[in-house]
Amino acid sequence: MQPEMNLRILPRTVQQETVDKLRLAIFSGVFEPGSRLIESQLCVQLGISRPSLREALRSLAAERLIDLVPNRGPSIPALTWEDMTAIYEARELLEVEAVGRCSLRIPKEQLSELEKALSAFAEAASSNNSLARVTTAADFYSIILANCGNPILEEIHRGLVARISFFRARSMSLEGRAQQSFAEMQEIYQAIAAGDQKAARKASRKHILKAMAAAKESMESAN
Amino acid sequence: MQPEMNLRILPRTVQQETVDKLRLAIFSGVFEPGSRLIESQLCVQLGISRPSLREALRSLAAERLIDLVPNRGPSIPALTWEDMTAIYEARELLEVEAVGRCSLRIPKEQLSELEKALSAFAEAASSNNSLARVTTAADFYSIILANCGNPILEEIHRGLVARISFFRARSMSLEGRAQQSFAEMQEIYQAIAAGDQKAARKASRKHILKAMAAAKESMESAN
DNA sequence: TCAACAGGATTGTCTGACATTCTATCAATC
DNA sequence: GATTGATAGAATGTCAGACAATCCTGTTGA
Repeated sequence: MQPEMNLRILPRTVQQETVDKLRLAIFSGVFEPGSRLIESQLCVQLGISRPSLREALRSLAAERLIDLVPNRGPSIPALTWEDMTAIYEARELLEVEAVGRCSLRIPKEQLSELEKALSAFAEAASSNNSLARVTTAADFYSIILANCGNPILEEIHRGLVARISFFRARSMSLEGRAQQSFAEMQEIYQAIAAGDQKAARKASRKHILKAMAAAKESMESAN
Repeated sequence: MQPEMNLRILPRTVQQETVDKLRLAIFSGVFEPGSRLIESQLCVQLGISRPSLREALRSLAAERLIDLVPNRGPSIPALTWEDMTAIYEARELLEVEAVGRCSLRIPKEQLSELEKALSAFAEAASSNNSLARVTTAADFYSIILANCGNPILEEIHRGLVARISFFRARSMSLEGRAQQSFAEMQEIYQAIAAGDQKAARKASRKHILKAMAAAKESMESAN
């Protein structure tokens, strides 16, 4: 067994569960962007006390998944297009780098995992389940980021993707976007499988630019 | 007045003050890496209640400035050299990009601010105040990041630098490192002032690699 | 020497309380 | 009619105190 393996079993605490539940709720679009949350209501809905809820809210606020203005309480961020652009640009920077690194070092069995994830996304893309599309796509990236050799890149990337999940779900619902997305991801996969760093980076950059364009389109059509 | 200017006056809440105080304490090396903190003690020292403290700790944990293991309480992360390398690599990616962007778009008055920050660092570098060195260096970067045109890059960079502040302070105390650091920063400044993106990126990359080497050296000499 | 076992210390969580701050409504004024 | 002012209700910020669950440490026993 690898010596650096962490065997500690983490007890699930109430506020950890709360963070996860709220995070998932935000991803799923349960809360309208810009809408305000009310502590007392959330306490009742989640069946927990206010101190526990408030601790969970602090975590989410630090992740930027909610806004927390003193004396006004928590609310769901309403991202502007400028915010979104900045996030997509940062994501591009990290993801292209990660894909490039990944293409040089991914082990075989992880590559087959990546292929499986790609197939899963293909299936979700043909379905009508937009949450499944986003989660399977996230799985695909998560394998890439986990094999880029830098856990910090992975961590930051996860945080960024989380912040735009709401809009990713919406743009994935655009006519034909999921299929196109699949084609782009396939291209990335093939470049990684071939160990061709340059092609991998190029495909990755192209994919993100398209995704950003799709997000912009879905955002404008929503208003 | 710019329409997007945010005029809201943010009341300073107890736990915000607490987060700031603890953050500063961590930066200053008040706590030994790996050491454990005890809630009840912190409450007394900070003069606040346990719920408020715990909320502040959640924020810091989400920023990765402390570790928070269930049933064991908060502790200061003891970064390994691998952790540090990963952080420095991510920092390089972001900082080089930011410097490059900044060189193309920084307005004149911000450039003079940058020059001032550089002078301030020069002064600190000749002094014996290692905290001043780190903070003036941080001011220098913060101006660059604020003018790179992407607030997300700025935000992520700030988080990364915060996590390695302890070791930056130590490596800045290495014989001659501060002076060398100043020379490298001057090079970055000149490339930005000249609007030479390529040179700016190159200087930035060089600076970080040197900083990483210095950090490694100081880390090894400490053990 | 090592394992089981207390006991104290520490954290996780809750309840309840109160002061402060926000917000929405409505009256009063220009 | 629009703006200002005042007021009541709601929501948040903060605290104190309590108790169970868990961790840690030193001691006992084999």
